[in-house]
Amino acid sequence: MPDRSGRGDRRAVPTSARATIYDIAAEAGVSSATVSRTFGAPAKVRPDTRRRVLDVAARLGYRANPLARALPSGRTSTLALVVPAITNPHFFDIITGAEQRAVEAGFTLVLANTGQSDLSEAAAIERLEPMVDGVMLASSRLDDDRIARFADRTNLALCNRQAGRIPSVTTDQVNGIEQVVGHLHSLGHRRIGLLGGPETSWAGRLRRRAVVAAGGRLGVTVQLLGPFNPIVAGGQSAADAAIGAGVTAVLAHNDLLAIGVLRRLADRGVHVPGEMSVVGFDDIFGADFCVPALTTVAAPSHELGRTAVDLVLASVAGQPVPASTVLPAHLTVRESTGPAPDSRTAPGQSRWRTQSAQTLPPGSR
Amino acid sequence: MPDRSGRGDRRAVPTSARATIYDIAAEAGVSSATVSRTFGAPAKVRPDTRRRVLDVAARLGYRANPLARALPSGRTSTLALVVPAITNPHFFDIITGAEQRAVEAGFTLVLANTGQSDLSEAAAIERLEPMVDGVMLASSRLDDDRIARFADRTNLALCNRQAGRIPSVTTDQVNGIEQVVGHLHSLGHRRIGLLGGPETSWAGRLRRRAVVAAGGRLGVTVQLLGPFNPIVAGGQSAADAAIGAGVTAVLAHNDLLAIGVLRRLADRGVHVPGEMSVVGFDDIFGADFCVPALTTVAAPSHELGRTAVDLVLASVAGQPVPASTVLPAHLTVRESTGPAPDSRTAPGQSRWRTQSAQTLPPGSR
DNA sequence: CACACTCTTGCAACCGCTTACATCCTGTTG
DNA sequence: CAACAGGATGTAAGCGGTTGCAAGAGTGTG
Repeated sequence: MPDRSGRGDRRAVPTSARATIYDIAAEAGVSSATVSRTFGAPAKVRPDTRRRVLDVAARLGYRANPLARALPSGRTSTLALVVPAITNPHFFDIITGAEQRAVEAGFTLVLANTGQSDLSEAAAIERLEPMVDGVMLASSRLDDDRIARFADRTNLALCNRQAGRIPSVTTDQVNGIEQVVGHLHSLGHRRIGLLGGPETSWAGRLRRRAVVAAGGRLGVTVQLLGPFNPIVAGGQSAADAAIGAGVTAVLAHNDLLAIGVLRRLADRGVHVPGEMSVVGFDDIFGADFCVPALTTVAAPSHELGRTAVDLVLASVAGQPVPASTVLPAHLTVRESTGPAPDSRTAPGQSRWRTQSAQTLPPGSR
Repeated sequence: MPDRSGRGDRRAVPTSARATIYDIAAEAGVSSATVSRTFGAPAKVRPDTRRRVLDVAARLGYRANPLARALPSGRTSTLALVVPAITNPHFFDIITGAEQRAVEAGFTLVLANTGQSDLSEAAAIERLEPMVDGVMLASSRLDDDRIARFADRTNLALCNRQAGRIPSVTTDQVNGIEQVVGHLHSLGHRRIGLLGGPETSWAGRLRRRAVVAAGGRLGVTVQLLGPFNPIVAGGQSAADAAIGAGVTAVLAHNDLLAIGVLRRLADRGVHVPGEMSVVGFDDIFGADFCVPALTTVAAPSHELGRTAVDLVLASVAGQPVPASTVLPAHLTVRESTGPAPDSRTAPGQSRWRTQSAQTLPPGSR
């Protein structure tokens, strides 16, 4: 094996120096199969043999080659989590939830960030799929067909998204919307705006329908605005659109967008909630200490991550998997929502100090 | 092969249905070696044979099993990037830079988030190292010894960190600090505070020494404060500490912390930069549109990520690797730094509306 | 004491691909 | 036209594990 030794010389592949089950087998005076079983099925090895093997293994610093293990077994003990925006605290919570659960189950989680693009999402899945046992897709921007195609060649679970009969975990968007619209209605709002996120967002589409339906039932006019980039920076134009639309309250696609809206409204001297109420989605880290603190529909992000992993784990184990798990959403009312401007009993009584939009310094953005 | 077909029945491992080089070989009437060569070394295959193989491969939807490929070759074409805080925009930029470069080179990047803990960092490396060709460690919290140990069993590159002769890419912290201290000195500041990050931060230690040295040279007193959690929320106590220390300017461990300080100072009615100047590090996304816009030492984050990948790629290829690459830092002056309070020509001339710290409402934190 | 049965262990055939070496074929060259 | 160089293929031995099957060692039963 001239090649082998040749490779070992280069420090580029230090791996080749590592002990294998054969080294251990020779040292311990057993067969490689026994060594393998000592790790893979300890119950099948007599206790004292096991001890001896483990001792030798420890002495040699043996660590199984996951690749070699994966080849015959077809299982890599690795799961992939694909998210559109790694910096969004909502996804971050999903990530930590997923990671936690994966580690508990003895799996390694690999992360892929796709930056909202369906192309790079598909590419990421394509690239990762052959090397993992399953894939969790969070807020997938892919169409149902494409998802379905991926689903029948790997163990797939959806998070924040439903598609056909593919296992999924979502929050109850419709109910969340109903709570929001009810809340705003009871505060006297009759014209509200929905600041939409990416067109490819399943949750966005669902909410759009739900808000129109809920609005219709309660006699609240709904303006569909957007789409906006669901990040803080997207709040600039979203806020401007809201002001332009003449609504008294807005539902932002997510908290990041809502926070951006809050900032822009402050810059333009529009008081929240005095002149405009703002509602977000997700209840991300920071939603409670931005100014004003954000009223938002809390998503159990951590739980979403955990559950998504549970779903693919079940699928990996060949167990029956529920097609769709829906987690409850609940409205968390903070300071960014208040009575509609015109519903106040008397203007003078207003506790809000109202600035006109003209105070905005020319250079500020 | 009763086992094989048995596995195929369970949808849990749909992989087994995939075409292999043997299927293609049979279809195309060549040997499996030729098929392998068609993909791995096309030049060694006669053009028309190659065509035929490629056609069959396409027809069968062949996709190489990366695991099987990795086993004999010892190369997985995968790189791991380990970062302490995935949500920090600075790391996010490093991530995108690294990802870009990795994809260009035909590698897959897997991400691990370690949440500032050296234990979970070590665990992540341990877990990932056997399945990747190399590892990039960003802002590692590990001690030099541990890093060295990892380095001699895998291709390692450090980002934002130096340790022994291990390949690394960093920004010129010392020079950056000198620019900051010079800038503050010229604005009249004579007492400045350094709001430290994690004790395990290499950059933090380096900066501490640099700021003391630079301060000594220029006659600026330096107060070392901290450590603080280098996230926005950590700015609360950092700001309080700065106020307590009676300094007129602070250098925060990173922009996140600086932004938190800005918020807290605003809450406590301390005007920036009128009463306190604030400098951050990294120049993250958002540093330019927070209020006031943050003066910060810009790190070429994207470039750091790219370079780190370049380093391990060179190491993987067995090429000589420079031990240490230092990228220039430059001070970006925005609105959060200004003349020191006491250096003003006359109080009345001050354009700052100064509020006393006592306006802080009791419950606010 | 033979026989069946269980528990350990070893043998050897994969997993899907890479690659050194052997073989075959074709075109040159003397 | 034989000898030979060189390119295109095939053969087969791994890579480091897993696992079905069989053999051997004990143990309990009739």
